[in-house]
Amino acid sequence: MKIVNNKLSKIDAEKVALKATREEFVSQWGALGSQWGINRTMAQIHALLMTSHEALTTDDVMEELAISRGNAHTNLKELIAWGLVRTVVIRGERKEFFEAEKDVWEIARTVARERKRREIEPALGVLRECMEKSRGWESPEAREFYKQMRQLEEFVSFASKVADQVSGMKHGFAVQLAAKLLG
Amino acid sequence: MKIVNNKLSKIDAEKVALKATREEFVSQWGALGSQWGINRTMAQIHALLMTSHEALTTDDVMEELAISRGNAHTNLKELIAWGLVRTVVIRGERKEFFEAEKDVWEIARTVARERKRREIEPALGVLRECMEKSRGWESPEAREFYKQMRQLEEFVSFASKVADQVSGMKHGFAVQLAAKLLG
DNA sequence: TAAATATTTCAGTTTTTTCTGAAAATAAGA
DNA sequence: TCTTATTTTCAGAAAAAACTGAAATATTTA
Repeated sequence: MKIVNNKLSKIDAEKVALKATREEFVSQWGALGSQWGINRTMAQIHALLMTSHEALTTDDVMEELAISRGNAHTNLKELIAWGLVRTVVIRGERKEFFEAEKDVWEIARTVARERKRREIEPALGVLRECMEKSRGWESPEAREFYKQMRQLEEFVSFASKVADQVSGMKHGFAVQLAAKLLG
Repeated sequence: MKIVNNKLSKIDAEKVALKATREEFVSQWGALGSQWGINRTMAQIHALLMTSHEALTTDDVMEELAISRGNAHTNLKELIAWGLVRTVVIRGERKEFFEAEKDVWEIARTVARERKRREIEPALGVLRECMEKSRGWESPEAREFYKQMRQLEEFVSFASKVADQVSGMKHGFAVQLAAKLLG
């Protein structure tokens, strides 16, 4: 990198700093992800794509994160299954390119929808099954058990409806809601 | 179990069925827990205590779940650290007894508070650090990066405030909110 | 204070999850 | 069609997480 004048050198320094900061973000986001039950590599790839100004190939991801093809492939497909990443066709290119949704509200809606499907609905299933089985039992212990299942069901059911609302909400309405909730 | 008459036999059958259903709940809740990043045993102990009409000792937990003392101990303490379980003193007893919070709204408030502390705040830290570092950078790529960090920060910050609201909300107000949100 | 009981810790083991790398399958170009 | 590029799969390896069991520590009772 040749320092031609102050301006150029400043831009170069910025590029270096950006690269470092972005790498830091990717790495930290991965660590956070694993803290809340998401595969570290998947979180890292997501962070990488969210902060990329262009779509990346599997090989790009392999190189940037220093991971194997199998790992990159599996986690890219998993991100697609979540709906957080999509493939784009680039004319004249044979390889697949991947890009992440960058709009934060869209990401939130997607996560709400998927977590509902993957976490809330199975829980509701379990609770409803237990409720049905214990409905009408007469001993005090059994009635207490039923009551607890019903209360949990009510709450999880509420959470499910909230997830529906959120995932069906347009950005503008979300801002309104936020104001109502926090103002 | 002696069948004295229909009524007694019905009660006995109920007890057997309750035991089975409760075991099913505990086991399924454990599986769900590990699905969303919570230690399976911790979720099982929580389920066990939530559906117990009396406080249990470490030995009770060990026996019910067929796990080691170390495992039972560690996860009971972890549940206490979360604020989902507390110890109770039983007069004339030397052992520690554990009981879970059963009120679903209290549980929700606790989980909101802890998840904020464990998941949201660290994320905010990372995002704010990246924002600060990239504030004022001039290249288009750097400005895009800053913008993305700022948008993520805004959203996570919003989530943080929601968590505060929820964890500070009394049950009655939660019902009101639910009506407003869903009605 | 000593004995009995209960809690805590932790080194080593087991289980689960994640990852690699290469082979198999698929798709595109010549 | 045959060749080459790309994607997908998956058996085995590596890493991470969870668990055991027993020793160390702490607490209570006699």
